[in-house]
Amino acid sequence: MNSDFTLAIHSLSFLALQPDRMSTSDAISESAGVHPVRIRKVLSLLKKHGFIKSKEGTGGGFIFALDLSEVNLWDIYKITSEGALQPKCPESNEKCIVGANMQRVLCSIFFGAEEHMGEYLKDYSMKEVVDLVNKRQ
Amino acid sequence: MNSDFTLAIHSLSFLALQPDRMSTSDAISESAGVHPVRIRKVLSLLKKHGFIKSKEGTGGGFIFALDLSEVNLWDIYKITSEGALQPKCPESNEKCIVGANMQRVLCSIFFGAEEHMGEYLKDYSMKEVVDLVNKRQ
DNA sequence: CCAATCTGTAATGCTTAGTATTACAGTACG
DNA sequence: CGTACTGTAATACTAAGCATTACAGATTGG
Repeated sequence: MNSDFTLAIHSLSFLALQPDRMSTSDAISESAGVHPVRIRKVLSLLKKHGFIKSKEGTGGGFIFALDLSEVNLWDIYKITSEGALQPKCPESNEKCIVGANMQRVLCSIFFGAEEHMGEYLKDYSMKEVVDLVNKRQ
Repeated sequence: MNSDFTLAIHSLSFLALQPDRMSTSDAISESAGVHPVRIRKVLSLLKKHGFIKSKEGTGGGFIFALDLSEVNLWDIYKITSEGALQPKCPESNEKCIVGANMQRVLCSIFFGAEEHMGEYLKDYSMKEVVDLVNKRQ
């Protein structure tokens, strides 16, 4: 899977530890070791879904908009990486019973796998992630 | 994730429907819509782990070596795609508490997610996959 | 014995997804 | 109105996935 999901978690954790002031994409990108534009792209998604607020101009930046325990990893996964489990198959052969039916079967299996992983991810709220980050300083 | 996992499932399903004779990589590759060399690479893995047998030369090919119900999708996942969930993070910043700890936290979360998905995949044996393929002809 | 038909695998090149970088418009503040 | 930000499009770079070529080794049948 691509790393938008982990960058989103990283950014939100960063913001969670600065609850009373705005953080710039530069600061977050330095913490995460990626380019600021990428952070802004990911944060743009998070903003669109109401997890964070942003403000332009001097003194601007990003800030968490919800309570930490209201946001879980499945929420974040869905907006950054949904469908990432599904590998894209080339068109297979309709003349062969396997080729003709495999895609349908695999799609349903992978869909189920993603739903199942969702149950696991729902058990991690951002509060728990931040606690884990804090645990070993 | 890459498509080795699905190609392995596709190939095994194909072999499952030809239980009494050998199938060539050409036949399987045509069914799956990919290059024969790729199929041989995937099947080489499956052979190394004892799921199939192969025979070189005229009349040779591949054939299932176990009972269909003995092989489940988690077995196949493990040898083709283990670790595929884990996105690779760039080195993050050790000077920042988030940067310094995030990788460890994410690794453990993704490891757990993969294990959890494993429980789901274990419920699909190749017998069940083949039944699904046969269901709608 | 040798030509044909397979697997096994390394090497090379192509294609695409992911990512970095540049550029610049828009917003807010002092 | 200059400075410090976000927002976003466009371009370029890089790595992973995949196809293709090439060829050695095994097996069979004529």
